[in-house]
Amino acid sequence: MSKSALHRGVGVALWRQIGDEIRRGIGTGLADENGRLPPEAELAARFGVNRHTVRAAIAALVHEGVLRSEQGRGTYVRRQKRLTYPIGARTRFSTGLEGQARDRQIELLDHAREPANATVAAALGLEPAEEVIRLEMRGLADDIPVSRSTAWFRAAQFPEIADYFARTHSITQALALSGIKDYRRASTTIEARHADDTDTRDLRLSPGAIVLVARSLNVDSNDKPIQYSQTRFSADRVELTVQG
Amino acid sequence: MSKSALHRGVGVALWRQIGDEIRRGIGTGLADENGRLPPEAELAARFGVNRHTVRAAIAALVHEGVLRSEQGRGTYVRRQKRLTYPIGARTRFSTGLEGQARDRQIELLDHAREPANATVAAALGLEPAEEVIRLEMRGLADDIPVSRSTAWFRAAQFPEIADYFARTHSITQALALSGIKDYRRASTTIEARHADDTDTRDLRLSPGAIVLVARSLNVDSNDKPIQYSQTRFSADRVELTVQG
DNA sequence: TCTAGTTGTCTAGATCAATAGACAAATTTG
DNA sequence: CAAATTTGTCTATTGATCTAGACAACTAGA
Repeated sequence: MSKSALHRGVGVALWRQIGDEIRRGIGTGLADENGRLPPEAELAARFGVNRHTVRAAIAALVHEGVLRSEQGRGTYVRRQKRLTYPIGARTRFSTGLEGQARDRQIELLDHAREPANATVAAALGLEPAEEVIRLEMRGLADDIPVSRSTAWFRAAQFPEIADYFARTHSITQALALSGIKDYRRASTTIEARHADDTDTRDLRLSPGAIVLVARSLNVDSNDKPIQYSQTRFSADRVELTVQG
Repeated sequence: MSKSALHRGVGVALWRQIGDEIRRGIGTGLADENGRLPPEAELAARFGVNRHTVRAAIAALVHEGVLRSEQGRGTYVRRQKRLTYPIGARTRFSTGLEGQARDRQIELLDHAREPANATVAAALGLEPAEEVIRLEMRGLADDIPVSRSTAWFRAAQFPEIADYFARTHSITQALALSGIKDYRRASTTIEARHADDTDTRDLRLSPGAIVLVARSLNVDSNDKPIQYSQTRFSADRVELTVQG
């Protein structure tokens, strides 16, 4: 059925070629109507390799979040549809994804207090090199990384923001603990580019994958900037919708 | 300078990634004005790998015919320009490439006497399953494979064609020994496709390379078909020109 | 001729890739 | 419950890939 054969000895591992073939085959009849793949033994026979080699390919796709294996049952395509991430003045990460994933969470990877660079200072309306708090976060849906974001806050105004976020795992609640009752998204710009090394690591992407980059500014009820952030999404797993 | 970094642990060997990078870098300033590449040690430092890994990449490109290494001097880009192969009523492989390569030759890889398939029988105007002589040949220019061709002749008319060709390494002379004083190319069709496994082996191509396929019919001075052949060229090394 | 620079060859060890086989663990079906 | 199916884990072996270091062979230039 598949025209392309595997190439040995050309510097591309068989498990990688098989993984690419499976990823391509999803949507073109490789999986059945329930999203179930043929058993490993059958795939191994079809590709003419050992079952362990197929398992290596599947393991890579499971790690990427494309497949899900269940012992005794089979291997399934994980999510046919992308997450739809709404972008609007009053949307929050926590509320926007309701119903699209069973389990959602934001991890705090790192945080620091440091002088603002030119871009951040301009966005937040700070003096040059005024101190900011920087948070490095990662969003997961059903344990698959979907976003990787960096957020900056004016240090003088939000000295405890990192602690608050670590405690609540929510920007909205961390801001509330800092005395911000309400805020809105003033602007968002969106671009797309190839994943760099940081992206492939943090979002578990393959080299060559595409990421969406959203830069947004949140302001308080007096339109004063309080948060500037840059978020990278896996374009395979997420689509953005801008709300009027 | 180079934006793309190497990716480890993704199922693509480093030597392969480096080889692709070098092939791409040719023409964009990687080689100097004499076509000389930076020394292996410098490339190794630039890519952040061991010198042996760079050597593996270069060895693959030398085998492909893209590069040429000279001990003590350096590594050079082999041929910036493609061979131009003329296609016309009276052109011969031996005469067409004059001056474009120092050394030209045609190897006889295999030959057989067998019943003609439908395509060959139709082209040569034979009875169904009439016997033909099939020759498998490879053309080299400066020791780089540039073409791989299969030719069919009516066995009853040219029983000794394989011997004659093996002796003379020339279709024109083999036909002359068979009593054909003159012949011309009646028609040629050209198509392009991706290299299959046979092509990558015989023409020393990378998987994914492109081949040009030319099918042509030679007829004698009475317009009677005498030879049908199919030739595959490496699209990286050859271009075809059709002469009015 | 001597020296510096460059490619070629060899040895050795560490890790990755692929094969092979056996059996455990979980699920579904009869 | 029993059997069949399927994924998970383990051991072992072979070859490919990558690193490291040393030195030979060849070329070009001082």
